[in-house]
Amino acid sequence: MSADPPGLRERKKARTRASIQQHALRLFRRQGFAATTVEQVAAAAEVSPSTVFRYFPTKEDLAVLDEHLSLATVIPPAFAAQPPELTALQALRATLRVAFDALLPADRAARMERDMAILQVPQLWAANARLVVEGMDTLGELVARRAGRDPGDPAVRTFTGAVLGVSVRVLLDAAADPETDPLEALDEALALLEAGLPL
Amino acid sequence: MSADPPGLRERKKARTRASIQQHALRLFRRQGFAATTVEQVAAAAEVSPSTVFRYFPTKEDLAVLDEHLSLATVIPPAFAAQPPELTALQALRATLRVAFDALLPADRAARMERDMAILQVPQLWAANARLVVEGMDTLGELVARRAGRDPGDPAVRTFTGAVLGVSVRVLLDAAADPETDPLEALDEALALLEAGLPL
Amino acid sequence: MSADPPGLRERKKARTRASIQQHALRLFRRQGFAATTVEQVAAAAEVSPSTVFRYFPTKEDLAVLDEHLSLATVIPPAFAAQPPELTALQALRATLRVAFDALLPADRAARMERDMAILQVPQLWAANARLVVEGMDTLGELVARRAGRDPGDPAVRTFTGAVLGVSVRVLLDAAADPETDPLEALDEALALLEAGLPL
Amino acid sequence: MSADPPGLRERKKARTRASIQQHALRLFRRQGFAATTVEQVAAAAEVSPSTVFRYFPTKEDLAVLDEHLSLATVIPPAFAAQPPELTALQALRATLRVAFDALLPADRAARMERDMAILQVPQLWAANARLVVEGMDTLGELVARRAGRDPGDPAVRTFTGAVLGVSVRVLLDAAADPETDPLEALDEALALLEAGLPL
DNA sequence: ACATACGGGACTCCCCGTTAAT
DNA sequence: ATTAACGGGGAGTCCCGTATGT
Repeated sequence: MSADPPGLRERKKARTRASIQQHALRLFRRQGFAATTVEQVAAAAEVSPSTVFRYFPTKEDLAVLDEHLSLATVIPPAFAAQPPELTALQALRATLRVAFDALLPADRAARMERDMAILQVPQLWAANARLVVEGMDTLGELVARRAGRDPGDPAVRTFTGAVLGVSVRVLLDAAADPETDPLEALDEALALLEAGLPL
Repeated sequence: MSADPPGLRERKKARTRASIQQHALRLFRRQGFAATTVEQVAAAAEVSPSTVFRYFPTKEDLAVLDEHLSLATVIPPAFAAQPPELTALQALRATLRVAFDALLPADRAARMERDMAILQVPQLWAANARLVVEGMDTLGELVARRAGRDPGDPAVRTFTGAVLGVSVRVLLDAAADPETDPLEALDEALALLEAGLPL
Repeated sequence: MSADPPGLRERKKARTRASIQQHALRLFRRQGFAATTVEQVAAAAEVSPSTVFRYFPTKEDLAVLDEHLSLATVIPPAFAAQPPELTALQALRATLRVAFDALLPADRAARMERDMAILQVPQLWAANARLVVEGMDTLGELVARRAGRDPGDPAVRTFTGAVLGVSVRVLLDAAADPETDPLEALDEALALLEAGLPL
Repeated sequence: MSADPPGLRERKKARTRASIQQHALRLFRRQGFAATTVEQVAAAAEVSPSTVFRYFPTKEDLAVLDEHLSLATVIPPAFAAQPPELTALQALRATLRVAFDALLPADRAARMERDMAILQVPQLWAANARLVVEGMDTLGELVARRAGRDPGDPAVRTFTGAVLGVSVRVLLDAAADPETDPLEALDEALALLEAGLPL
């Protein structure tokens, strides 16, 4: 746990890795996943194809957001800290506000950019399926603990499914219309969920 | 172009096609998409690889549920026929009951089997992304018309996103636990949505 | 054994194969074996690298002269047909004259060209080691039978070793000096062997 | 630059170098050249791969017998010292006896072991091609000077070619049959050469 | 002196489009 | 008209050899 001086070399590796992934996602979004070759990604990142494979075992892994964890470390405590009189959806909305405010604006933009790239290319969903499921499970556990329910309770599982579905829908819509603030739109959508989708 | 007697030859082609797809989905679920070769699918279906490609232009197309349309032709009129005093979610629940009851039990099982195969292999989601989006859009239009809203209205889009997310979640859970009746679980989940996800 | 019309396709394959090999040997001789990439060979032969590997499993196999057999089918009967009063070396010299006269001049030049390419690149010797050993063994058996000796007899093995060593030496020298007639030089060298290498 | 006390450090380096090469040749003979990785050689010699490359610039160099020179320094004077009434082959046979007797038995066995390893793996011939050619040229010059001929004289070149071919053949045979004394077999073979390969 | 990152080439496997032969 | 052979090309693995730390 002595991460103090990450070592000059480690930093270079991290930068190389991030660079490769950025170029990859940019190309994937522009040309599509299948139409992009690893060679192109390598050329764009100014490394050799070997190096790409050294950092990402398969082409699909170029689209896996392993550092997504940063959010995963912020959300649980923030959610648990919400006052108990809030409903689960209210607590979640408050948590999201806190979590995103905690991110530096630069990070926030970069993350959004990256997530959008993946959301818009169906081929890349599969690569992150595990992460999404884990995220849902984590959320499910938080909600279950808060409500004194079992994580397998249909109400809990419906909750997480609905939240995920709504999030995807809203973020995709926001990506299509650059004037929308994704965060705000998501908050509004969760409010609608709370109201029982009145239509 | 008369659809009445589909012709002996047409039927055989349809059967071959269905057989290939069934074997493909079975293998995909068992071994994964990437780990399954077209040659294996051909061998399992007892045809030549060339034939597989004659029925399905690409390997991915083996996972595309084009006939899913059958449901698409049943749902819209059934939904439109629901009494106006029902909420959108109530109408949807009623519609689903009607639509599935209209299917022959054999068809119902086969379809469920097939859909599950795809749902459980993330790699195959992408292949059906277009279908899902179209399905959501269709549902959105139906709901919008019923409620006198615009299809782009946030409430409508949140509705379809939530319904899809909940459906996926419930069906995956049902697949893991064979004792669950997927239809009943879905109905229950939609009821929870209607109640505003009380937790 | 119905090789009459070898089929249009077979011929094309044979031509492709020969073309690839010719280009490969040319490049090997010009740039060396290691310095030549399969990609270059493919480009020179105007096919894709995949195709090169389809015809030749490994890069080394590009240098294996499998059709060398043609000579192998001519020499044994010709050698056996030599009058018994000749010594083994005399019989061999006569056989070589007959065998090479039987080749079309064009074939002869092409073969010589090809063999020289290999002889001049040490890296390629290994690829043909098996062929050479088999050739020596065949010659040894012919000589042994003719002389009523065992193929394992030291005299027989010394004979084949000397003939091979002398052949390589002479052909390499002939390659360096284009004015020399390789056949004639070889004949002269074998005569010297017969004379006990008088020096 | 005094060769007297080679220095403790020098000796250790020499031992490391020899150890690496021995392990390499052993592995090459057992598994083949291509199938043996530098990593395996390093592991066998209990050093790191980096160290292997510090002693031997390329993998092929592991098979180059640079110290073979020791023989090269012994043979020329011994050959020149043979009485002039001997034929070249007689002089050579006498020289070989002297040269090998001059080697310590331990060295002799080690050298034989090493040479055999190379002789039995065609892939390694190429690595030593230069040495062999140089050896032949040296022998050719010695013979030419002795006989008052030109080194390019066909008789001289045939001589060296035959001697090399016979040597290779005999040593390979001897390697296959451990009961044979390679030296004796070689002497016998050279005698047969002198007799004009009577068969 | 060892470890590590990197470039790059050989090689295999497979998808899939084209072409030809039955 | 179906099937099979052929071909292109990209993914991915392995390893050599170099260059850079440490």
